[in-house]
Amino acid sequence: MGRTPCCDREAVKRGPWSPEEDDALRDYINRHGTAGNWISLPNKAGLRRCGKSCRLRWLNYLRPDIRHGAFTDEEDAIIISLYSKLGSKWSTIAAQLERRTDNDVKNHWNTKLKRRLAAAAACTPLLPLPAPPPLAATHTSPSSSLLLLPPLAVPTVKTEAYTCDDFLQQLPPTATAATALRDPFADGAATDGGSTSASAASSGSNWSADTGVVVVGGGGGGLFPEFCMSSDDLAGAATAEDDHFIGGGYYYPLDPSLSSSLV
DNA sequence: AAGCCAGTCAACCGCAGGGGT
DNA sequence: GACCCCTGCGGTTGACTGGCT
Repeated sequence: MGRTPCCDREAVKRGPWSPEEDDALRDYINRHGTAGNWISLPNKAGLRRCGKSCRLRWLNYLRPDIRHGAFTDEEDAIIISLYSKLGSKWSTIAAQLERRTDNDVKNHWNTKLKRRLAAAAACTPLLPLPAPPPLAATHTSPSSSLLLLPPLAVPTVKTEAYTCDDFLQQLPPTATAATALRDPFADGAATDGGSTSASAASSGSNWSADTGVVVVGGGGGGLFPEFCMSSDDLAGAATAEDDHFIGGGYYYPLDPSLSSSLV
């Protein structure tokens, strides 16, 4: 059995599109549309391309109503939140973002956001976190209702929320990513947390379960324990201000006596 | 200056599912 | 109901690029 190929692989060109091909495809679709048939479109447009390739090129790149370039913090937060709910439903997630393609969202997740989660996963809280109470919205950012993590029963310090990158940028000079991101369980050896975790493991700083703090926030409904920080790092970070307020952030001092000293 | 490596992103592949016959 | 065609989707690959050694 098996399916017949959608096009003759010998006869069609593959690989990157030339500007001429882009122009030919754009011109044809602008004049005729796709006529609901991508398979026959390449012939009509004079392109030696597979119909699927034409469709992909148009949908992911040439279409005028799509946006390329860096994702905003808010888009990141939405992606993380929706991924935690839906999994890899990229088309559904992309539909919630203005003018983004599923391919863009998928690439962004695989190249950036997934790494952040991997780094976070190597930073599991030392204290088991209690089940969160019902979601409590505490500010009016449009996407915040998806993202807010509710206060927990353990001693916490509520701060402004940061994205991972913003958070790291806000850290005091002595608190580099290497010292801020520690894996409490790793015994000095890096778990699979990407370069950040690896550098943390090699930095040799004395991350202590007694003084450490786990920071949770930025979306994902508990999915996303973002950082483990020393209390000194946290004290500096927690007082910083940030325009990119994307959701609630809660610090979980592993030593409850620290909570008062951190505010 | 050259080589290596990691990150990024465009593009391809194959499968699933819907619609038409 | 079975089959075929086509589109849409998600996973994966590979070319390219910039930074680092």
